[in-house]
Amino acid sequence: MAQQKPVERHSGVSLWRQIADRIRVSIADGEFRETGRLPPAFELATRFGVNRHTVRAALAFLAEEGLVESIQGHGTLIVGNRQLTLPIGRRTRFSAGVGDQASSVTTRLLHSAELPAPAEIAALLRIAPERPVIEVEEAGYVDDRPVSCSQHFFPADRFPDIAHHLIAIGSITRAFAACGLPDYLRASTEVSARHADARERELMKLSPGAIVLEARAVNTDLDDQPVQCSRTRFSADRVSLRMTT
Amino acid sequence: MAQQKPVERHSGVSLWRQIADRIRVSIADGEFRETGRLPPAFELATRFGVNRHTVRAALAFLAEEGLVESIQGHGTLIVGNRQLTLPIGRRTRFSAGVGDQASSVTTRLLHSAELPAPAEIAALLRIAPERPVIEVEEAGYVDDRPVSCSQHFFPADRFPDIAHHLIAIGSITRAFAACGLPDYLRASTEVSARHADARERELMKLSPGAIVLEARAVNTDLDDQPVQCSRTRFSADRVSLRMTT
DNA sequence: TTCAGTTGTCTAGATTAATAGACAACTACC
DNA sequence: GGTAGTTGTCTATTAATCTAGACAACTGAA
Repeated sequence: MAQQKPVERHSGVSLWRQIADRIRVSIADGEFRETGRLPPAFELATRFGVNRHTVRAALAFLAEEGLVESIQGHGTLIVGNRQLTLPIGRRTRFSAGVGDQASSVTTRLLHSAELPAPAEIAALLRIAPERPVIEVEEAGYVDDRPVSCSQHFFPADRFPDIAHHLIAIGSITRAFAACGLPDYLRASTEVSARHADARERELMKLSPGAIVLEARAVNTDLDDQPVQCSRTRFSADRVSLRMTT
Repeated sequence: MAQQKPVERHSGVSLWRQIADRIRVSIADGEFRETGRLPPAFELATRFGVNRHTVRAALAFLAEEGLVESIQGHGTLIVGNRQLTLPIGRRTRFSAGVGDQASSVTTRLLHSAELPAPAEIAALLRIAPERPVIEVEEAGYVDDRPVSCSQHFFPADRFPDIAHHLIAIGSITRAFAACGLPDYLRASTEVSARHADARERELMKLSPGAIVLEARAVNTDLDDQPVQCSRTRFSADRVSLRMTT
């Protein structure tokens, strides 16, 4: 942080919003780790070159997000944080990847359905268009904070029961195992970034204007046959991706 | 686009700004490819549920960016676009990766210097802290549109003259070759996303609030010895990254 | 030429965001 | 108990954003 970057006026983004965003990344960078709390509001106001009330609006917004908590007479405490790094390589697995960065890693199945494959999905899975695919939507949580939401497609001809296994077991890796596929590999991952849409914001409890990292991946079996393609959106505030080639 | 997603009020982001952002992604998605121009302003206004003047502010902003051009009495034409996909794998090269997606791919060297390695850089390059490194900053252009800016670090002990070669030749791959390194591999790439800072916006002509994809990479020689680490920021509107593992 | 369709400009008013200052309320520490 | 340091609340004012309506200016086609 510090006063070297003043806020931008007339940019279409309100000052309190810019300030909230910058404080959020400062917290993620560990800038206030020593004290565990933010500098007083009037000091932040002079740093950013705005009025104390404007800073207060930013802090109220961050408090709404659950990132900080203001206590009258005392200060503003940092209560939530954590930036995760998720490794992506040949053997990418969501829960294993987070590893020791967190104490609990869970996924929640939101929805599943069987439908004829859209052209794009069929091409990625290398099946004929309109052949049935199983679509599964799930959300990922780390220490009970939502960090991702994803959409998976499996060829229904090969894994007709994978949705039932997923519901029962909860893990894609183990659902594959239950379908007779003990191992699989990540063939490709395409990453882009954009603003979160309304549904993503709802699922991951993001604020308007938040950024998501979108990873489109294809997994194959050991014979290089596609077994799954998926589209996972990560909250960019909470996750970065590390590719190992 | 379409009216199913109304704009959000009191989100800290002005309505014209939200509308500009959404029209920008609609254009990138090819939504108006048939006509080559946007619907009339009053129609956009009803779609988004705002006043025509608000839409006009959004269009003026996009025109400032060079993405559209309004012609009185005629309509609003889409004049600039293109979303590139840059492959990232063992043999990632900037100019080769863009390949046939564009007719011209160039880089411009902005700055170079020799300095003692900061701790983080030294660790990535596996050299002793404070040993000299060559820092090079450059910008990447595709069809004369800026799409990236990057910072590269090379161990000065091994490649003392790489900056001179880079100035003379312009290509990192060929500068390495001139330093006696005919081939090198991408060891790791870490990708994150955030809002562009002031300098990135200036270099890539981005609007305030634009998103950048940041890729931190390490390249090694064939003996797995690091030869370069770099930090490249791509305009997320213009580039997506495709990892092949 | 006419006219429907579109963008450009102007004025006015309502709503929201930001500034300014004063003071109350609370905490921690002496 | 007192006090320095901090957040909470209130009022008032100014600036920016959004809405509303009217009409001018221009384009392309009938």
